[in-house]
Amino acid sequence: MMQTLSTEDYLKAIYHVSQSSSGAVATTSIAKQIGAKPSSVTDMFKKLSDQNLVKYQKYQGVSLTNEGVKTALRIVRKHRLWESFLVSHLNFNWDEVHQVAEQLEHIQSEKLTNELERFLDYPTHDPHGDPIPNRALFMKTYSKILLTELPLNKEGVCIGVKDNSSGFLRYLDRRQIGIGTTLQVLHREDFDDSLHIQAGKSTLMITKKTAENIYVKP
Amino acid sequence: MMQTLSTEDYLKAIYHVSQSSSGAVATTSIAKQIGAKPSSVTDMFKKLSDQNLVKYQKYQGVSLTNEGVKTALRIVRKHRLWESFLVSHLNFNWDEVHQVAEQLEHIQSEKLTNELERFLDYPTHDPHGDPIPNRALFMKTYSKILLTELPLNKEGVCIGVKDNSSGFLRYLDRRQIGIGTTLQVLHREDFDDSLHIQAGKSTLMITKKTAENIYVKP
DNA sequence: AAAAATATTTAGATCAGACTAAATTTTTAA
DNA sequence: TTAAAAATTTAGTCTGATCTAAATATTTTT
Repeated sequence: MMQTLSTEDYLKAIYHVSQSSSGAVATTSIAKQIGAKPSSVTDMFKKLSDQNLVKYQKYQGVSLTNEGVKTALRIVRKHRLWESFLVSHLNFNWDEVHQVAEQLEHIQSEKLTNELERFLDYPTHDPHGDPIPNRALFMKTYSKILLTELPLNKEGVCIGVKDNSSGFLRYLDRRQIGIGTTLQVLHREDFDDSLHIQAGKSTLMITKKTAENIYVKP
Repeated sequence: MMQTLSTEDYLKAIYHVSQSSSGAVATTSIAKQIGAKPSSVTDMFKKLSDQNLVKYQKYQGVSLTNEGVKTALRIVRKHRLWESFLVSHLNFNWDEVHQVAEQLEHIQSEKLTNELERFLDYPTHDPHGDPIPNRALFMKTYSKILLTELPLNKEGVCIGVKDNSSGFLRYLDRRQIGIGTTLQVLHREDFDDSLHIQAGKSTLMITKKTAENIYVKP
C-alpha cells in the first residue's frame, strides 16, 4: 500500500520519538515533532491504524507495528543516504543537509536508493554519526555514551550528536568539534558543571548542556 | 510565491506542449499530458492565471507569461540534471530515468541544483539529447533534423529522440542506436516508406515511424 | 448558414489533510 | 479522593485538487 508524503512523515516521527523514550508514543509528542495540532494527529493515528502501521488505543497513544517499523526504517535509510551524498559529493555542510533530505527521503524508487548506497560505497553512518539501515533495514548501533559520562582523562572519539539543530552543529564547527574528533575530559567544574576538554589538539571549555549533546565512543 | 507539486506539473506540461506547437495551448492537450479531466485543467488554468504564471482567456487556452516560462524552465533544468546523474553515476538506462526524475524535479533547493550541476561538470544535454538550461535558464538548442529529412548517403549523428517512451528507447537500444551513433540513410523504399540505414558499423532496416522519432545533426 | 460534433466551462460533490472549538478522559495536585 | 490541570478526542469547517454531469461555446461538416 502506497504511503502519502504525510503518512511517511508521521511514521518517521513516531519512530524517532519511540526511539528516545519507552512505551507508547503520545499524541502531543507527535504534534510537536510534526508541527501540527493534536487533533490532526489523532486523525492520522486512526488512518495509520486502519492500514495496520500502528497499534492505536484511544487516549493511550500509538506504537509501530512490524510493518510500520519497516516503513519508517525505509525512510530513515533514504534520509541518511541522501544526507551522506549531499555532504560527500555536493559540498553541503552537516548543518545544511536536513531540510533537503526531508524532501529527498520521499522519493520512491528502490533502484535509486540501492544505487545511491552503492555509489556511496555502502556507508554505515551519516554525517551526524547516525547509523544507516542497510538494504535489509538492519543497522549497527555501536555502544555510545554522552560526553558527560566519559571518565576523566579517558580518550573518546566523537561519533554523533543528540541535538541535530543547525545552531548546535554550527557551534560545534566553530569549536572545531566534528565526527571523528578525539575528545578527553580534563576537568569537571563542580560549581557550574562546565567541562574543560581536550578536542583534537586544542583545549577548550564547554557547558554541561553542550557535553550532554555529544556522543562519544570510549 | 511557492508552487505546489501540481502547479509545477501543469507549468511543465504547458511548456512542453507549447514547444511542440504554435499559438495558445488548449485545455484538452494539457488534460491528455497530465492525465486529468478537462474540467480539472480549466480550474488549474484559473489558478495559474491568478498567480500571473499564464495568460488565460476563456475557451482560448493559455500561454505562459515570462514568470511562467522561468518557473517551467527551472523544473526542466532539475529534471534533466537528475536524469543525467541517474545515468552517469547510478547505472540507470536512458529508458528508466524519466519516472524517477519526475519526482526529483520537485525538490526545492537552489544549492542542491547548482551543486548537482557542478558535480556533473555542467552538462549541456541530458541522456535523451535534450538541452539542459543553465543557471541563468539559458540553453543551446542546436539545429537538428529528423532522420526522415536527412539527405541520402549523407552522414548524421543521432543527437536526440522525439518519442521518449521507454518502449521506443528500449527498441533503439536493441538496434544499437543511441546518442552519438553515426547514422546514414542508404536507401528509401518507396513502396512502404521503410529506410535502409547505416547505424555505426551495422546496416539495418527501420520503418518511417522510427525514423521520424530520431533527431540527427547533419 | 444551420446542424452536428467537439471542446470547454460551470455547478456541485468528494477526498485527504489540516484546522478550531467543544467535549471527554486521564493525570496531577491539593 | 476529589478538584483542577493537562491531554486527547469529537464534531464540524476549510482548502486544494480532483471528479461527474450538465450547460455553453467553438469548430467542422454538410
